[in-house]
Amino acid sequence: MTTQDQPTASQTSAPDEPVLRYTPALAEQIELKWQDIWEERGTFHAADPTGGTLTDGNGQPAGDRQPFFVMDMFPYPSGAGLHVGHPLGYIATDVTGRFRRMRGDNVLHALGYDAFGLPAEQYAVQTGQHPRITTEANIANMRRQLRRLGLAHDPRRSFATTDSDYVRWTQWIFLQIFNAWYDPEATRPDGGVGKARPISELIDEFASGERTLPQDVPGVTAESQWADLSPSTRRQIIDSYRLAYTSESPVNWCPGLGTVLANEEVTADGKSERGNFPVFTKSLRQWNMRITAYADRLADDLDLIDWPDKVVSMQRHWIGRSEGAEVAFTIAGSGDQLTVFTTRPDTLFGATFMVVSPEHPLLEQVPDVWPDGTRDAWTGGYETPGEAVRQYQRDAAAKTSVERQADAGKKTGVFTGYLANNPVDGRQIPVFTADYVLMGYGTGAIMAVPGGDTRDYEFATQFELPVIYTVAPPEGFEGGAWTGDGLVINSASDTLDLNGMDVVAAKSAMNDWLEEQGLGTRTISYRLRDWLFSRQRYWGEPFPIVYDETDMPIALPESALPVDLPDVPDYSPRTFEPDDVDSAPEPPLGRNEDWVNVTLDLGDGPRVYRRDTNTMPNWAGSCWYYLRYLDPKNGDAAVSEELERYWMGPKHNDTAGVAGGVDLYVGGVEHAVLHLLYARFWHKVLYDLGHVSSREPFHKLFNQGYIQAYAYTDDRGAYVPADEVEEITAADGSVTYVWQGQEVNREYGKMGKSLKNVVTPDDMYDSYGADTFRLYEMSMGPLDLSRPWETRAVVGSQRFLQRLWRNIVDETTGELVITDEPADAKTRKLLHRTIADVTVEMEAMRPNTAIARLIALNNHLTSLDRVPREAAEPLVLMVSPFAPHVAEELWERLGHDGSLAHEPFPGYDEAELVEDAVTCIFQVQGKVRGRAEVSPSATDEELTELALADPGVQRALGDAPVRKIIVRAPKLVNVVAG
RNA sequence: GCCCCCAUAGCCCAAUUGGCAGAGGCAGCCGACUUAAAAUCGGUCCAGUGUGGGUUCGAGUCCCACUGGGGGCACCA
Repeated sequence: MTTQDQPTASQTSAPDEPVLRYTPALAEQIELKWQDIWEERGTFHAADPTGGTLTDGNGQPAGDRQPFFVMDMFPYPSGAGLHVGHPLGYIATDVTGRFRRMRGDNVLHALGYDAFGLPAEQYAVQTGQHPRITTEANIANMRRQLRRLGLAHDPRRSFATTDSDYVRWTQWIFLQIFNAWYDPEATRPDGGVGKARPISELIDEFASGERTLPQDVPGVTAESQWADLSPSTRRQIIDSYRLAYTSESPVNWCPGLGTVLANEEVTADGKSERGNFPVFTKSLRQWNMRITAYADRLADDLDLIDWPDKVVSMQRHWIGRSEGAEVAFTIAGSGDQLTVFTTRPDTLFGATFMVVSPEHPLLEQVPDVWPDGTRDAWTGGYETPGEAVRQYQRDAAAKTSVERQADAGKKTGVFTGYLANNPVDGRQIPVFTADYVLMGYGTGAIMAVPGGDTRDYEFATQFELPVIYTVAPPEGFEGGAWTGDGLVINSASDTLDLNGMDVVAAKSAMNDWLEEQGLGTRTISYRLRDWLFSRQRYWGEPFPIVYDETDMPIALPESALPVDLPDVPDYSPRTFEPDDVDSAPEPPLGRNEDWVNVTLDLGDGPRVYRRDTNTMPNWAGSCWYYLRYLDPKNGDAAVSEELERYWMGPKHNDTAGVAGGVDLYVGGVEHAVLHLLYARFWHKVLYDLGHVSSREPFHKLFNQGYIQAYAYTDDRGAYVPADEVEEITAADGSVTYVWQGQEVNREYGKMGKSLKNVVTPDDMYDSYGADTFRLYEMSMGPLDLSRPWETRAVVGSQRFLQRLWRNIVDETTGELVITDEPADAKTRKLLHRTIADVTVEMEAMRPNTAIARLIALNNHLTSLDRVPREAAEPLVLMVSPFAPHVAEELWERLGHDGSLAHEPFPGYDEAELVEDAVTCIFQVQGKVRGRAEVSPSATDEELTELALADPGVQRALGDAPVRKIIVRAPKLVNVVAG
């Protein structure tokens, strides 16, 4: 560590250097000085509106300034520390926040820590320390690294998800969700239909008879009255409605991590997103969140927010809403119904067989013998349908996700022995079971139309099943399934004729017919599944839930919160061989019997209960942390309703819109369907229950790109230190990379210890200072683009700040070298032009182009004998969001008291933007042939005359007649020859 | 396999949305300062926009096809 008294003897400072040259050592002095001042003065304290408890640095409430809430995605306090890529987003939000503050907004910017979860726990396990100790040490280190960056955060609003006081409210929100149900008919304040309601209202409705009891719970009949039901049957009914519920169902079990995972945490190839371990399907009793109840709103409300198209489309895709119909087929013989979901009811006449998933309830019983007409290919070589189906079910169940992935596309299956009647024409068709049909989607059963669906076509080919086309393929069609548009064919019966219609019309006509006949209904299906919410790990929030002898969950009262993590003999998860299918989860919290068994008085006297030993996934803490920034110390509520409305409510400022939410949320795209979907879901539950006024948590989302880096390998493939590699340009322009005399290969990718290419913010502070580092990151390119880090290019940003410094301060004496004389006309015009351009670029979050303008202005000022104050002061103010420390220092030296953080951003005079003369270009056939300086107000006629008289134009025109003249005054005239 | 994004100078990137391809930075080269070097300052070189078509008076910008790179989804009926 360096201190202010002993500035880093930097490699660039020489003994005879002027004392006040803007060197890394001076930069560090300035930076540490202003960081202390900001902290002492509370410069970035965000004020509550009048009536709140938090004031600004002067002890004042917000007044009539517009609230602006800017936020970064919650960081994990990683044990590895930061590299230069991590702060990119933090600098971007800081720049935006500082800019908005200068534009007069009441800016709230804070940073907390997402400290629960697998990474923190794994780091603790590796180092053999309790996760709380390592987590707190990591947070302290990260705070230090970030403080040195000079971020304008309100430190009073920082916290970690692991703080007991925060855990308490995470658990409180869980209880809100647990104690709520989704009423699809209720009207919301925003006018929409469907909302979460307190579970007590459901009980009231059952008790009063207003709502009929569900019949699918054992012990409940059509005649049952609520009052007559046993307490445990009532609880069973109620529990089946809760938004947080336990269920025994197939889940993603990851032995390598020792925990179950949500669908969103499993990659397409059946591995855990974290750790890349195999994931198996296993039926276990687990907590779920009924996010599917919100599928429509999560999809629809994407229209209300300002997010990158990419993320919107990823969320839409993940929710996977598809409109279609459920159609009932009749099983021949028994007369039972087999309902399928289809998005193409128009192709019903082309259904030549059906497929049910191997887990489908229809298969609990199958016919004893193969029916007449059974082909050999269908039976799998078995004597009876029963044998064939059982064996197929066993094979399918034994498949891991990885194997399923590897087999995707291959069609396997077997005939079930059932025949069904196609409802449109009564034709008998065979029912197969095959694992390409998934139990979890639609009804777990499909009608197969090989003429119109590629998967069905493949299956039909393999099992010798007939193909009927119901949409006329185009000419030159080469066989297979035709999935495109066209006119309907082969689709008529006595009561229905779709022939000749297009697909859209046929769908609609078929749906109408099905509904008239009572054979089907229009339906919407979703890809989204409920959110698996429990983890068998130590480092997470315990569930505020206990169990009695019925094994049904009981919510702890709010007064029992927080439920803190107990000490356990060993907090490492019980993990297994990654491919150990037969293993089962073993939560570490179960290792503390004294904690698990607890005596409580929950209303009927002290009794012994068992605590839930699962913990919440780390997404829980990040689902609502933005709310806590608004009201970090509130002991009575997660967030006060007034503060939420002030900072996040609908139309809380000019850009908030009807949905409200955080004004700017910056983070990586990797959370597109995890954190961002879960947080939206929780927020909507809180909205329904009246705790928040905004419909969406994040109004504007911005995904910053990644800073990547080159890495170098020698001929054995081993990585060599990237900072020791030299780039050699040969005479022919070819480039080679050399390390210790040997040629090495260059790769491009992440920054990481194992790649030996890490550059840290600390390195940058030492060699250049925080301001230069910030400026460089912001000038590298557009914020949303990934790009390579290049340490040797950082010097460009340093030169800019040095020139700026020298334009204002004498390096030797420290005296001001500016003049109070007015600026010359050219300088003034450039200044106003720069202010205008920078304002536009800043508003559009294009720091790279804003900085380019600032450099251009500064370069111009460098060419003057003395820089006029008139230009120096606005320049310093404009630079301040990027390089706040040196800007503050210059501002002070320019004679101002106090921080420039709250100074108004410079304004410009429209009159100064008008140019005296512009260059008009003269084209012939679109090619430039001449030009002239003209007045900006020149008329079309004047310009035409000038153009036609131009020698270049005349030469290009030759003898050709002029057909047409296009004038875009005052910049362009294009003469078109005939 | 399907969908989305990107491609401009040796490198990172601009280009008022269809109107002179260059704002800024890095690197290179030349010069000034210096005993010398670094730093600094001044100057300068560098592409016709991945490829092929099309629309237009005019295309980096719009349309089509392709190539390369990045990302998402992947038996979702």
